Amino acid sequence: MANDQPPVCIRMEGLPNEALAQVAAYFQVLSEPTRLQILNMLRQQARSVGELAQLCGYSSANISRHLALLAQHGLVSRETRGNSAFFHIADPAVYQLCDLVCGSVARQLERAAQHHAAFAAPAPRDGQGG
Amino acid sequence: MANDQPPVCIRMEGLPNEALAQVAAYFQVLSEPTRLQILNMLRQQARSVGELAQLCGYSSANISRHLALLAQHGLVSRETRGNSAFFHIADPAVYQLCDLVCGSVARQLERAAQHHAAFAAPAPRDGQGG
DNA sequence: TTATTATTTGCGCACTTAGTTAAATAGTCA
DNA sequence: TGACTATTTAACTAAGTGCGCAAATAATAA
Repeated sequence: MANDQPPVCIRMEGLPNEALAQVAAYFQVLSEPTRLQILNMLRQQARSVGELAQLCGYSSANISRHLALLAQHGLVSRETRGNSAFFHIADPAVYQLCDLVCGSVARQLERAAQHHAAFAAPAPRDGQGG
Repeated sequence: MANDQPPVCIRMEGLPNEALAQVAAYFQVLSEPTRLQILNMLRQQARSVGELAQLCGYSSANISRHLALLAQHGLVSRETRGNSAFFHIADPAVYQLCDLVCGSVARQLERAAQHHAAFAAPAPRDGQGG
C-alpha cells in the first residue's frame, strides 16, 4: 500500500454539530502529551506496548489504554508478533497536523515573549528580538 | 494585511516533553465542539459574545469563557466596540488544521462503515443500508 | 450621578479522564 | 498440561472541565 490517503476535500465550514463532535473527538485524542510522545516514538518504527511504556516512564496498562484510543480513531494499527502487540502509524497525516500546530504554538510563544519583553523594557525600540 | 504567517518550519519530532505539553494544550483548545462551532461562526466575520451565545444556544458566560481560552492561545483576538466585545480570528491556520482533521475523520468513518457492513451482510454487495 | 446593557468572574455540580494496582486474558515454551 | 511473559481490562483515586446561576465589572445613555 503506497498511497492510501485520497484527498477527501472536506471543509469544516457548514458541518452539522454531530460532525463537529467527531472532529473535536479527533482533536481530543491529540490533546494528551503522553499520546503525542507515543506518536513521536512511532514515527520511525513500530514498537511494542512494553517498549513504549518503558520509554515513556509509565505503566504498560496506561500505555495500552492510550494505544487503544489511538487505534480506535484510526491513528495507529495493531499487529501481533509473538506474544507482544506492536503498533505502527496508520494515518501519517497526523504528523502534518502536529507540525502545523508546532508552528502555531511557536508563533504564539514568540508573540507572548515580545509581549512579556514590552513590560520588562521601558520603550519598544526595534522588533528584532534576539 | 497580506501574509502574517511566516513558515516557522518546526517539526514535532524530537521535541522535549515540555514543548509537547504546549502542543497538546493547543489541541485541547480545539477538542470542544462548542469552540469549533465558535470558530466556524467567526470564519466570515467578527461577532460579539452575546451573538455567539445566542447562535450556539449557550449562556454568554459560557461562551465568554470559551473565547477567553481561544484568545489565550492566540486563535482569536478581542476588540471592544461600544460596550460589546467582538472577537475575530487571529490565526487562520486553524482552519487548515480543522480541514485536515475533517479529512482524517471522513476516512476513518468510511473505514468504520465498511467494517460495520462486513458484519451486517454475509457478502459485501451493496451499501444500501436502511 | 443613576439606569441599562454587555461581558467577565466566582461558585457549585455533574461528568470525564489520566494515572495507579491488581486481576483477567492471550500467546510462547517446556 | 503448566510455567512464564505480555497485554488488556476492572476498580479506584485525584484532577480537570463544561455548564448554569448569580454577582461583579465595564461601557453607554439619560
